[in-house]
Amino acid sequence: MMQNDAVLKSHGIKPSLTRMMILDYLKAAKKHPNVDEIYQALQPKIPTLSKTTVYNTLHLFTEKNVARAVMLKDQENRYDLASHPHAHFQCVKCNEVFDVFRLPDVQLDGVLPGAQVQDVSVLISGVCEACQAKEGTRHE
Amino acid sequence: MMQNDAVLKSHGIKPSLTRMMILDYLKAAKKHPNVDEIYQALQPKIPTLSKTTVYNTLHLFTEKNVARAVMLKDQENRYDLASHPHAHFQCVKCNEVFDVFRLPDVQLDGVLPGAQVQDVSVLISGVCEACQAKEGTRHE
DNA sequence: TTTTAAGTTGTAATCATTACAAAAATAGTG
DNA sequence: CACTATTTTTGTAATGATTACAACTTAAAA
Ligand SMILES: [Mn+2]
Ligand SMILES: [Mn+2]
Ligand SMILES: [Zn+2]
Ligand SMILES: [Zn+2]
Repeated sequence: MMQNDAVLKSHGIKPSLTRMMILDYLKAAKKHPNVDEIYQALQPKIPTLSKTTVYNTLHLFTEKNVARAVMLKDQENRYDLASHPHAHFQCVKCNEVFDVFRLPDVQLDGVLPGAQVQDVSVLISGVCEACQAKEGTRHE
Repeated sequence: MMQNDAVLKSHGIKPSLTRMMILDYLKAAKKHPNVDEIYQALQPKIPTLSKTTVYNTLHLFTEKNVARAVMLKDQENRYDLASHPHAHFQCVKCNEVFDVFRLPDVQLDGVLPGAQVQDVSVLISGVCEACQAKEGTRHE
């Protein structure tokens, strides 16, 4: 796998230590961390870390297509590596977010004549398997 | 077309004057107003209107499936009638939001085994026709 | 070194949303 | 009608994520 500094350089980002560690965290995180989670996780390792830097870095990553903001019903932004585009499923009961790698087939032909499509984001909501099980037992 | 009070009653909402006027505004608005736009528009007609009431009403509408929150890259919620489900296109240049009524065909079969899908929201981003024209002339 | 730019930090401000309790309006009961 | 309970609306204060901004630090350039 490509090293973090190479990833950043290939996107035109100077690979500072802080930026590489944030990229590292995004790679390792299974979930979709918000700014505060990233800050809390890295602050012990980078004692001088500022939350503003986390914001700055994520804005930079998003602009340079290293990461992307995942928009959910939460009021805070969550982040995701931009490497493999995919959809998201959010459970309305437990609020957990699942990646949907088997991308739904979105047919865009003629959907908006004249528009130049850059990106399609799909958010599916419903009840996850675990929460259905809980609901099921409760009423039997 | 169904009257506002009938619409609200059919969704289990008591049709107060304020609620009907907010529903009215949502019906008339071509765009996707945020809370403040709704408040500013109705405050002259309802001098005692409180922004909290707008929030309360939109929450109620959303819960009872009269309206739905449209999640965009903006940091504020925008609202939409829930009557005809559709996708949205937001221009990255001018930020304008367009309805996409010719729904993209989203194939969900086997996308998340076990999950019970309730809703799919699709947000397309790109450059609208008007902004492409502007860009084109600028560089010729 | 000296100078310039890039990266990082801390604090204050902004702004949408929520919490909450009081006030007003409405509905129900006798 | 009078009385009470419930619903609806209001105003203000708190919350919390994000941004603005200027200072500080580090790295690069000259
Ligand atoms: Mn994801
Ligand atoms: Mn719409
Ligand atoms: Zn769940
Ligand atoms: Zn545009």
